[in-house]
Amino acid sequence: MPKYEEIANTLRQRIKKGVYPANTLLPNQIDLVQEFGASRMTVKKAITILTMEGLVLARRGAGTKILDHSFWNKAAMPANQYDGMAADIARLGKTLTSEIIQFEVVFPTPEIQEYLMLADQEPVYEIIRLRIIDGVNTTLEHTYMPVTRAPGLTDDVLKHSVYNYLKETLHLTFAGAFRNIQADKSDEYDQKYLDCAPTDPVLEVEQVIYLDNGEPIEYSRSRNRYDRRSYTYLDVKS
Amino acid sequence: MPKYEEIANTLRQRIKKGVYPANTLLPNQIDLVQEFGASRMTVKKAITILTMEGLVLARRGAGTKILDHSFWNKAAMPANQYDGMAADIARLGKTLTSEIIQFEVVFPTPEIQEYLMLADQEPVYEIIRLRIIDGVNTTLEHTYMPVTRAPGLTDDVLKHSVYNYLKETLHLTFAGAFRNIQADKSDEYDQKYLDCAPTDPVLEVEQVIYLDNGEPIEYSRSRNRYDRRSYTYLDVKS
DNA sequence: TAGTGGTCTAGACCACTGG
DNA sequence: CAGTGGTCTAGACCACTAG
Repeated sequence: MPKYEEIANTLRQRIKKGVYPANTLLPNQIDLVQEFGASRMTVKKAITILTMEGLVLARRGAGTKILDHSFWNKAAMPANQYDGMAADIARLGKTLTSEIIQFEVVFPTPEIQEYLMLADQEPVYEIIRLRIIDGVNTTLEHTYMPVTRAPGLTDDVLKHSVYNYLKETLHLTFAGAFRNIQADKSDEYDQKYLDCAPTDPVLEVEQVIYLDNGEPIEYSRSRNRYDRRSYTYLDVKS
Repeated sequence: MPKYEEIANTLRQRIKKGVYPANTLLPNQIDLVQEFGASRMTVKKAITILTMEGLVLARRGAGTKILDHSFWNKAAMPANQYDGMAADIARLGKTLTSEIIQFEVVFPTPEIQEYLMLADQEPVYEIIRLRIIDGVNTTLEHTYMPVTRAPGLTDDVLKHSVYNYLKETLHLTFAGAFRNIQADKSDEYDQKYLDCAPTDPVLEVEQVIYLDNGEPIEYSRSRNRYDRRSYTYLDVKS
């Protein structure tokens, strides 16, 4: 782990434990340089990480202030990092189970082929899963993954965490994702599986997830019960 | 403007103009150092900006690849930077007009007071505007702004761009925003102003916008016609 | 193994904030 | 004005990729 990440981790812990209370200033960068035995550029990089996380605000001439956003406590999905739904749910102290509705191998439509940047006739997994949080049907997830990039998927993997399988077994790492979020009317499938009324809307999240070599590993469309899921994210300038 | 931003701008233009075609490699950092007369750390910072924008992918040992996401072309809102709705709409070549439904000064509720980090009895503007894109009622926007932090708001400002007023006249700059996105059933007001059916859902975006000194400048709740607006964003690791 | 990007340093100058 | 963070350099070492 790079030194700037270690410094960021240490500072983050101190902020969360109240060693540096909210609305006070962080020690200045020169002091941190001495404490951590690092150069100023390295300390600055650590502070940039905390800035992007919304934990501190650094201003030239005025020091680095610890921020407090504790009130922003909606039971919402932090949309900024992809760890898979299993990890997100676990973080909230809830339980996630999955019911496999469909699991097949098909040739992709031209649209899916383009999203996944595939050559012709490259087979993809087509997966439909119902995600159940604390016993409540919450998300209907329609996923396409190229067989060649994610070989060896099984019912067992799908029932637990695909993310963990890709990471731990296939040793793949993620570079990021594109997402599109919109509201929609519920259709028959939503009503059947999400157990919602015909007049209930759904929150649809489309995403393409990329590996660290730039190849797409997944295209998915998730339809969420409107009263069970929302997405939050933090947008920090520069 | 810092040198790394100028370099990033130059490289971005070359990518968009096809000087560096998609799926080829950027010149290596040493060459860029020589071309721009900068140090490698500075060049690296420029490349980091392009990485965060999803334009390139840099990999140790393999070079920096130009990416192609041209297919991701939904007429959606890029949710990653706040320039005000006027600027976003203009970027898409559409026209935005605004109808003021309410414009008052009130004492905030405890909830609003907390979102805006205000002392007791600090007055706030309460603004309701209907945003009309290309002649179609699209967004119903309910905004609260502290009077002391955004003094001098007028009907005229509200009809055009509040963002421009804050930036150009009051010389305020933004640090970022917290957002929460969810679907909801439309209520009477939505149906009246957004001209939608009782069964139509809405996409609700809540946000708190912060100034570069850490003070919140706005809390707002926007309700969008589900068939007219969606939000996209890019999520890049590290 | 050659070439790439990632990290790190020690020091410098500057822009900005706030008393 | 003193003190802060933002930028920049020149060079170094290393981890990684790909032929």
